[in-house]
Amino acid sequence: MPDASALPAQPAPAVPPHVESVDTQYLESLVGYNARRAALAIIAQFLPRMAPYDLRPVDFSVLSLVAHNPGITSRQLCGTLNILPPNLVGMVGQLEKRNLIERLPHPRDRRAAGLHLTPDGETLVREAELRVAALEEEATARLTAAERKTLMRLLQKIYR
Amino acid sequence: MPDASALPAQPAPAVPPHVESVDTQYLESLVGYNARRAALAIIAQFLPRMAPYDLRPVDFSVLSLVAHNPGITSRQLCGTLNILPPNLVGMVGQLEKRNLIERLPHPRDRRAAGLHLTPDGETLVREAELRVAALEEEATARLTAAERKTLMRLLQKIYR
DNA sequence: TATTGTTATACTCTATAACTATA
DNA sequence: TATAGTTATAGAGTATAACAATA
Repeated sequence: MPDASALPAQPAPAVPPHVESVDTQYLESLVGYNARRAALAIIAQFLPRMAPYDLRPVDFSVLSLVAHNPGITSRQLCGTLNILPPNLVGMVGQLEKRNLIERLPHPRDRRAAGLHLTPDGETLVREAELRVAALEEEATARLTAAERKTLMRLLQKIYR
Repeated sequence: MPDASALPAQPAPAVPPHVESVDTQYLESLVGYNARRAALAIIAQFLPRMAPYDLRPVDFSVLSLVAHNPGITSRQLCGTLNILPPNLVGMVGQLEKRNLIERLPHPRDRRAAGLHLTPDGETLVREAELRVAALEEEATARLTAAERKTLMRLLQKIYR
């Protein structure tokens, strides 16, 4: 009986192989990879659409939270959006300079300030949220309404 | 008949309101917000788990693509992972220094180099992919297998 | 003339340490 | 003693311009 292990191994190719089309099957089997790619795809659509308002995703989130939570503090914004306090200071400062939000004294804690939209801020948030609704529609155009709802439910099962 | 418009408006509260618990309903109705939060949650679990291997998410993606596509070029990696060429140079250089990948001449294009795993790289990718499988399991623990599959299908409908 | 890979560099994002005023 | 907000600063991530070698 011939000893297979004594046979010469398949000779290494003299020429190293090259890749015709990249196989991404493995990465695309990972939830983390897919979530990140989808998030970046939506942000890429967000940026040009919201550029006329000079709002980055984080600015929009902050303004929107202030709109729906009048009197929210910087600390609460940080906790909700997972932003570190030193990194929020500049954002709030800029939004205040642009006359979109104002700081009022906190009724219970003199260390804190409650954030509120100005009339200009109200107007801008209203327009921005309309644009975002259109963007969401476009970004999820290949999903049915039911799929869109399912998608958000499943994503929230991961991070909430 | 009394003229309602002549009545004094509801007086503005003397004390500005404060927020007991933050209302995030609106943001959580946006696919972009949910996808980003889920992606960041998974990355936060990735970092400590892969720290022993000194691999960031992007390093893992690069190594994994080289593993499954022997001979892939830097240009192909950039296109697949949406990385700009100048930002890939350092990563590939580091992985080569760590003796995880090597560059072989490309059989068809003398400008390019084909990337291949070294034996050390093969070993590390095998272990890293096992860890990532465990991480995926943990991160999606509240999803059924069917939900996990659905989630990835829906995410791919957004970015592919 | 276009593309691969590279260098240099600027800009943005994220993180840590330390301080003040108030709780 | 702990917390809200702030300053300064370091590090990581992302972007553009320009170049050499090859297609």
